[in-house]
Amino acid sequence: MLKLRYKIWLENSGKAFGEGPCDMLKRIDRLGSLNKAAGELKMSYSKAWKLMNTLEKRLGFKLLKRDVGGDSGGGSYLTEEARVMIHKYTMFVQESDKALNKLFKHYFEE
Amino acid sequence: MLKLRYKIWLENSGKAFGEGPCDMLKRIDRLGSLNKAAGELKMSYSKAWKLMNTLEKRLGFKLLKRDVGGDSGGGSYLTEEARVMIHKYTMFVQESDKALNKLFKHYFEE
DNA sequence: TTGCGTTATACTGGTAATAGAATAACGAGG
DNA sequence: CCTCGTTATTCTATTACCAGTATAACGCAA
Repeated sequence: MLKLRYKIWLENSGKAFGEGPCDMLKRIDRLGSLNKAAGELKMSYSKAWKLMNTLEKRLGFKLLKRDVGGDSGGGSYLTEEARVMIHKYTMFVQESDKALNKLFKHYFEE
Repeated sequence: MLKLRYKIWLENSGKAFGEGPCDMLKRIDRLGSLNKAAGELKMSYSKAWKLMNTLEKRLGFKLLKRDVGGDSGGGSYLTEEARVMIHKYTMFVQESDKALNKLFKHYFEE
């Protein structure tokens, strides 16, 4: 059977935010570490690091507060702007999903 | 400034229909030739041919009526089902675009 | 029977994305 | 001053995808 598929993301000179980054940020928030978040997703640290850098550059603001060295080695934590972004994006995608599925049903399943 | 981007397509064991194929079909209809349509898009004939084959397999019905050989060499023409598909998809995407942009505006531009 | 423009199909080479390896730097604490 | 776990950064290999090339088949018309 034919299924609806879609991807929604935000751009500014390239991909600036989407589903994947959103998930990654939530994990960083929970674990307090970019390295550990990458591990959970079986993604290499360098890839995750590059991703975060690119997003911050494109969004124009910092997503992470990063601590290098120290007691625990360091860690990464969400900025307030990151939290706002996650919230907005989540709501937006949730409602978009509803709208698209309704339209899909109308055009292809009736 | 942050922009909304999205892709919408239909799947059945892989991509079955989307923006690109829809455009390709319209060109075939106008030109009466898969070869010429590929040429317009600067796409190799073999790529276009493979694309059409894959789509037909995944959709479960024929998009093209193909004539090999003969006076003009042959040609490709849309099936009735292809026309219906183009119409449905076009309407669907048009309305989806409206819905998504409205939501985007609400969440990111107000 | 030859020529032409199309569809049909296999094969091969290039390349762009990306994944990971390797290494440096950092800073608190023992 | 040494350790430890993190962030920071570069570099290379690979590999999956894709794109074109080449070739065959076809059928009408001259």
